[in-house]
Amino acid sequence: MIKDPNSIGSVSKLTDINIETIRYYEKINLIDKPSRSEGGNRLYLDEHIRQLRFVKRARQLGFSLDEIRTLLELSAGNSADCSFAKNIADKHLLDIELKIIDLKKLAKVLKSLSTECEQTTGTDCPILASLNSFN
Amino acid sequence: MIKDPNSIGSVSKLTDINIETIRYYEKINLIDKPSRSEGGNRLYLDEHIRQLRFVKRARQLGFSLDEIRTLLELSAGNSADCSFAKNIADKHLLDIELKIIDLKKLAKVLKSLSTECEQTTGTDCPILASLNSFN
DNA sequence: GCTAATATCTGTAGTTACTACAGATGCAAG
DNA sequence: CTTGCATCTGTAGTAACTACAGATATTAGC
Repeated sequence: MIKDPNSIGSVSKLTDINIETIRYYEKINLIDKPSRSEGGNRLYLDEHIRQLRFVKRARQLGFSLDEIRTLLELSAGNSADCSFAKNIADKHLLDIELKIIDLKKLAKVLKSLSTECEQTTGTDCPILASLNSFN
Repeated sequence: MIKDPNSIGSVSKLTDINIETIRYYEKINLIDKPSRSEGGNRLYLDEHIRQLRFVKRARQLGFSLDEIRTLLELSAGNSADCSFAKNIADKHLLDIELKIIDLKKLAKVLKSLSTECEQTTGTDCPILASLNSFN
């Protein structure tokens, strides 16, 4: 059961990324194309694994694949200046902060509707009523 | 320039929902099918407009189209009991609250990386370094 | 009534980030 | 050398739309 450490299966385990997802990342040119065995199976090197881990961590931070593509390019270059990366991160941070504000508003409305619901004994559901009203 | 008040265009303006979106909602059986003119153009009644406004408001509250389908059915029925609607709303609320927690964590990490970036004079970008690290 | 302009029609493809097959090979262990 | 797991390619599905293209319908103005 000792497996080639460079097969897609072992890379999948090492990076905890789905095999299909790894192939997908290759297809959209997010990561470098690996070489192939005689039979056509993919053979991965350490650099591929680094790239995949990079992608995974960036995804966990909520970056889009397009943003990650740029970040990966930056990480391959040797520029010490990180203003590009910072720009991407700051824009992403702003998005997230806006989304938080938005979700908090939603939560507030939903919570109050839910509470109203509990206190209602009448014939109208406050939730449905609210959805039918023009606020 | 006086338009038929029931054409899809005027309904689109009344509800502030895209024409394509209205047709899409019909296609997935979210709203009732309107009748047609002799030539085949859609003709909407007040009930359709109510449904569309209902959908819009529910979308603004973040409900999925599947959830909205159920809520719409509930709103069409005459049940005074709103426990079904409350259930859907509560589940949705929980989702939102979890998402907020998640996003706050992300924002925290991103903010600290961005700050690190500003204070860095060295050769390594803290953002790229972090994306390349395990943990 | 006729024409030109605008509105609407259907159907398909694109978006994001994957996941889930099917059917055909590759490869490794015994 | 066979058996069985691993991998291959290619396509379709997910959510909630949006954006066409090319064909008709309708309306406004004359």
